[in-house]
Order: sequence, then structure tokens, then C-alpha cells
Amino acid sequence: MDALDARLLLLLTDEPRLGVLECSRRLGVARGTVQARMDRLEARGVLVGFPPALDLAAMGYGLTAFAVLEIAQGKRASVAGRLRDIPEVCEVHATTGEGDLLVRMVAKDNDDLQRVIDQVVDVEWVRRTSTSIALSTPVPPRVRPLLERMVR
Amino acid sequence: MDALDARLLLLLTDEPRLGVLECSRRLGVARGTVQARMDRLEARGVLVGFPPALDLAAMGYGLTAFAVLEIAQGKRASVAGRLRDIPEVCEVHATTGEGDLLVRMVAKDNDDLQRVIDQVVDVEWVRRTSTSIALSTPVPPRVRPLLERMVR
DNA sequence: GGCAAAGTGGACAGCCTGACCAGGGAGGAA
DNA sequence: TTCCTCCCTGGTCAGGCTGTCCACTTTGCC
Repeated sequence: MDALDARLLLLLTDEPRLGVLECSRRLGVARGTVQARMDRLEARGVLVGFPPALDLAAMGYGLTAFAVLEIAQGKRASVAGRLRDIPEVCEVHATTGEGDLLVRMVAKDNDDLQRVIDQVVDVEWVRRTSTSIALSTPVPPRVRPLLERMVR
Repeated sequence: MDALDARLLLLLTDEPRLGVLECSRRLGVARGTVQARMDRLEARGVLVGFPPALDLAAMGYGLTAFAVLEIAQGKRASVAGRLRDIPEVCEVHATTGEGDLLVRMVAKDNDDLQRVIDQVVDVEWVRRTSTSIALSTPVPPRVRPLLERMVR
């Protein structure tokens, strides 16, 4: 991961549709270099792919909520498995600290959210839960600043 | 967003590098149809683009942590702005409930994490903080189940 | 000095894209 | 029913890009 790698990833972050040729032009290097860099980044597992970015809000899922779950001893995997079966559950992390599981979920409206939350808290072995609704997202998911620092 | 849209997005989720032509073959429709669908999805804001997916762990940022911040009255925007200036802060949500801000951050190792957390909690107007380290991610960020349901 | 890794510039065939067009089928409105 | 609109179909076209070679030069390190 040198500066050129970072510049390449930055470029692709800003304009993902760019082809290898165009990237090489922008970066001022030969096309083969860009191809080789991308191959290496992918081989190293840094560049995973180019998945479509979907706006859940535009799809009707305008509400996002977080839940912190406390789980009965030794039942974390079991609970995680159940959560995985709920489509609206978009992300689950096992954490240290006060809770055991941090869950991110989405819903279409308040009623829908109620339904989803009920499903989550009704999962067996869930002891205690604390739910928050996301009102806004001051910093949307991003990697850019980390890449920018590497360019130097 | 009918079943065809969902099938298209599902296909692209699984194999993002697929071109329009190949998609049309897989879905059994004309190429023009796929092109039109993608144009519409993009116009509606559902399909935002195809940003590169980067594995932060593979880039050296193997640690992820979450912090819940309580903010002094009316200072949420101010704090959010400061958080935005910290490269390791990858996501911030304003939430209801016990905390005011939910922060996701990454770091290279424990020392680095310490440094990042210090930066976060030292932001002016942050009253109280509660930090958790992500031990594992039983459910990585996903949208697939939601799409699958739409296919029916 | 000398080797290995990486970058350069050029070439090739093959395939895909974006744009366009005429025609047909489904569904709503008058 | 008939008309009209929207959408899908299947076709064509030129242009551009990809993947893959190649030989040669530069860089960095033992």
C-alpha cells in the first residue's frame, strides 16, 4: 500500500465507473501498472470488489435503528444465527462492554420498525435490550480520509 | 422496484463486474431492458453507484470500535463536525435514546485505538462516553435478504 | 556488479457499451 | 372498442476498452 495504491483507490472511490485505461491516464502511469496494482490489491484482499451501492431510504426503508443486546451466557452464536434470519437486520457486531451484540436494522415506517424490533427482542436468550433510532447520519460510512492520509 | 429490478440488483450484488449484456442473458431479457432498468434505478437514487469495497482489516486497520457519546445540549452539530475531521472515524449517527451520537471508528492496533478514542472523547462538548470494541461481526453489512424478499 | 521486481510503450483480437430504430404487446382512459 | 402511452424486444452501428502478449528500461537490494 504505497501512495500510488492509495491514489488509485481514491480515484476509484470518487469515480467507480472509471476503466483501467482512464485510471492510468489520470494517474499518469502506464495502463499495465494500474492493472498490476489492482490485481495485487485484489490478491491481498484489500480491494474486495465493486458491489452496487444501494440507498435503502430510496428503496422505502427510510428508518434505521440500533439495538444493543445483552445475551445469556454462551448463547451469543445462537442469537446471532437467529438475527441473521431477519431480513431487516443489516449488520451485527459482537462487542465488549455493556452490551454483547450491536444490531443495525432498517424498516419502512414506524409500524414496520415496531415489528422488526419485536422480532429482534423476542429472539431466545436475549436478556436485555436497548434500542435507538437513527435521526440523521452526520458522517456516512466512509474510508476516504484514511486513503487521503496514505497519499502523502 | 418490481421483481425484475430486485433480481437485477441481486445479480449485481453477487457478481458486480457483470456487464449489461451478461446481465440481460442471465435474466432472460433484452439488453435494452437491463440498461433502462439500471438507468431508472440510478435516476430514482436507489442504485448509487459501484464504489470499490475495501477491506480495512487487510489495509492494516484490524480493530473496529463503537462509541456512544452524550453531548451537551445543542452542540450535536458542532461535535459531529469535529468527529468528521478524525480520519479513523468511519461513521457517525445521531440517535434517540441513551446516547446522542453513535460513532464507528477503526484503528491499527491497541495503541492506535487508544489514540483514536482519546481524540474522540476529547472533542469539546462531549459529556459522557461509552466505548466498545468489536470482537467479531456475525452479520456483515448486507442488503441481500431485503432484495431476496422482493423477488417473490 | 548483477538479479529480481516493477514500470513503460506498443500491439492485437475480441467483446462490450452507448445510441439508435421500428415493431409489438399490455394496460389505462375516453 | 379504440386510442395512447409505456415498456420490452431484437437488430444495427461505430467507437472504445479489456485481456494478453511482448521487449526494453528503471529501480532497489543482496
